[in-house]
Amino acid sequence: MGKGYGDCSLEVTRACPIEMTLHIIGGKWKGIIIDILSEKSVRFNELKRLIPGITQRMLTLQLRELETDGIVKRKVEDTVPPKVEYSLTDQGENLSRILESMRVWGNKYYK
Amino acid sequence: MGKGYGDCSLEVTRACPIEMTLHIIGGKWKGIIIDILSEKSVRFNELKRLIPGITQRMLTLQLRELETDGIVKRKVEDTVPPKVEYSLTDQGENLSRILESMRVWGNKYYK
DNA sequence: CTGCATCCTCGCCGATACTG
DNA sequence: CAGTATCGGCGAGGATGCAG
Repeated sequence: MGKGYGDCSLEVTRACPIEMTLHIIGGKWKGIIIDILSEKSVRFNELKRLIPGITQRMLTLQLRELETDGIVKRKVEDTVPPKVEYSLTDQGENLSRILESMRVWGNKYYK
Repeated sequence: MGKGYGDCSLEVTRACPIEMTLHIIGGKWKGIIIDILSEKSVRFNELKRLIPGITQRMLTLQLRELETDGIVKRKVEDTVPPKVEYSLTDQGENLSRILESMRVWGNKYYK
């Protein structure tokens, strides 16, 4: 008895944890976002500065998805100007270790 | 002195091993393909049978990409009818361990 | 500073038919 | 059995502008 893909029947993508995990970190900018947040909490604009090339729109969208998936926490200080700090949840921390192993693999892969 | 995303300058996607690894396993069917091949070598049609919903076109394309990226080996027996066996390279085997950790994480995540 | 609303492009992927 | 060829939809993501 293996992992039973035959049992996934119809919706393979939904049914299998691997596909689900891939979907969660699969967004174009999610890898780098999680990786940065694994080091420290970061504010929105600082995050934008740390990720050259990302647009405000995409940063917002990807953060919202990560928040919905329970990977990222959002802490709002209701001041003027507003101040929003993003950080990883516990699940996000665990996920970041997988990304770390991907970095190790990628570095070896690239010789 | 962290991991230095600030040093990625222009093309973040190309420069960072995490993004590269994500790109390699990011195809819609690559996760399940690698996962199946981590158990045993499989022929083309058997693979197609094991992945409900995939088309011949996509199976071919994804296998070609995985082959190009050095994840999958292709062994052709030049007989009639033809017989093609797919298996993982050593790099593919290492990569499959990361997928395994993603399965573990995904299962916990889903409770 | 931190967002949301629109519009538009581009390439991944699906459906289908054909081949050695 | 193991592919290739062609057509087309659809959605992720980019550019830009406005708002609290």
